[in-house]
Amino acid sequence: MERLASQTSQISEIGGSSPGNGSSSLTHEVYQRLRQAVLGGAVRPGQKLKIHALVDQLGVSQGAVREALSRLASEGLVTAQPQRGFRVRPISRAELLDLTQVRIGIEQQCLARAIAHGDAQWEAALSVAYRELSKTPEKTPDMHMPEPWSQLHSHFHESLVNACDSPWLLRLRSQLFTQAERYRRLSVPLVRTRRNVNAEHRAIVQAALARDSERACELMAAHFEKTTGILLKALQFDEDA
Amino acid sequence: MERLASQTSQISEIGGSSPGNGSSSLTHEVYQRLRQAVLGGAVRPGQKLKIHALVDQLGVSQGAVREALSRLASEGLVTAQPQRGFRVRPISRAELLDLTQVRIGIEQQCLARAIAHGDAQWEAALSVAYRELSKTPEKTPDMHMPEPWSQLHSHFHESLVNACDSPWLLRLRSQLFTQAERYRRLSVPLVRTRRNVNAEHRAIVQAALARDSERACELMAAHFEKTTGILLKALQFDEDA
DNA sequence: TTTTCAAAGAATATCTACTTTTTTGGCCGC
DNA sequence: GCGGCCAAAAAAGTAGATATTCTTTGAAAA
Repeated sequence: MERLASQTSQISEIGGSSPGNGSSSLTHEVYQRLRQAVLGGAVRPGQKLKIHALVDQLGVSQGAVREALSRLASEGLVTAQPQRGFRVRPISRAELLDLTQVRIGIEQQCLARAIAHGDAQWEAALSVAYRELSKTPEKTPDMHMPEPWSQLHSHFHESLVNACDSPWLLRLRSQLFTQAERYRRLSVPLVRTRRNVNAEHRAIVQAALARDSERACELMAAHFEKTTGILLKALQFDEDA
Repeated sequence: MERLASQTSQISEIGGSSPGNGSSSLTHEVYQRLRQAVLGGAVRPGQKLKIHALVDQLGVSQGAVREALSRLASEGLVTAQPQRGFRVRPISRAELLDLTQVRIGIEQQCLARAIAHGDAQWEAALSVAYRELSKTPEKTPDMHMPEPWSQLHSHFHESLVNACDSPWLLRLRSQLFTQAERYRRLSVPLVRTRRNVNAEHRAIVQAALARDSERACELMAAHFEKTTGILLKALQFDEDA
């Protein structure tokens, strides 16, 4: 019955790949690893995350795992029930709709302020980010979202609003973007539509560089709404997913 | 020289006040305790939070403290530097201004949606929350904000927007409200103006109950801006505070 | 005499292993 | 067939060991 029950198969050991590889603390390494697992769909929404199992898989001790999970919990990627452990945050049709709506509002504010305040350096960085993204394949042959594309996509949208002069708006934006990423990546293997995402991105960039705030905001809203529409069709919110 | 250096004096032991007092986990208890300390200004912004010291003061072990601090970190009340511990998040004039601006935007959206969707139960709860708050003294004789008032104030503003049908908007609102609470409580002992906060609250409630969304939003924005103006005067952002 | 560099020691954060308490699932008796 | 009791498992909590960072102290050179 429980073909997918084993959570052991998905997360590889952390090992001593390179001791001083930039990320200073081990806890942070674990945090990022688990974060990727949740975002990439390696663990299913609603699935229980057993601490001892994770300790074995990652080869680290409880403290590290527990702390990483705590951080993910207040980030909203996992839920914590006192005395009953952690589980991956469930997803739902209603949340996706809500999320999209709120995101559009926040991202539009960020974009408008970025366009108003952006300097030449912002323009340059944005152009680079777009070019890098457009050169990278969006899907692997096995219909999964490759990690590099995900990174570049995230970086692109960040570059777009980076010149926004409100740290708090950017922070909220980042939170919501992360949440949405889960839905995107969960649905990638299921989507078959022929959509030219690069063209949509390019149009937004052009409007932004032309300082046409209104048009850029409209295009971005449309971009998000189109994505959400596709996701709603792809993800069948009935039984477990 | 370092009159305020000792962080030991502010946070009392956690003790066995009442074993089954509702809060299930010990970590959660520590979390709330530290949260109150940060919000209430018992520890100064920028101050270092030494884990071992907290262990001694609270009478719990490292794991609990560490986990609580991690949660506070991703909540944005403390900052975490890898290998260099935690410190209370600094405050600044710029952040207060930014925070207020973003807050107003979010709270207005929440309020508008709450007014649009609120039912009789919402109205009743709001009225009760207002009445409770207005009956409670805002300041103690020693010019500090009493914990009960802070709780009721938080609950009042929550009741105001509780009927909002967007969980994510409410979540963002809650985050920002918490951040603002720090500034409010830090400045309370310094403020001497004679301000009728209850009257402002009452006006907002009346507009909300009359379903006058526009007016309610305006009043709330004015309410926040007035508070921020007072805080800016009270908090001198030069040396440490 | 003053300043700068360095090394040793203290303090502090991080990590691991162990113990206790709570939950959950199964089994026996009613 | 239902309810309470017992055992296994998992999470929370505790204590101790290790590694990193900061500070102080000492010496040498300017």
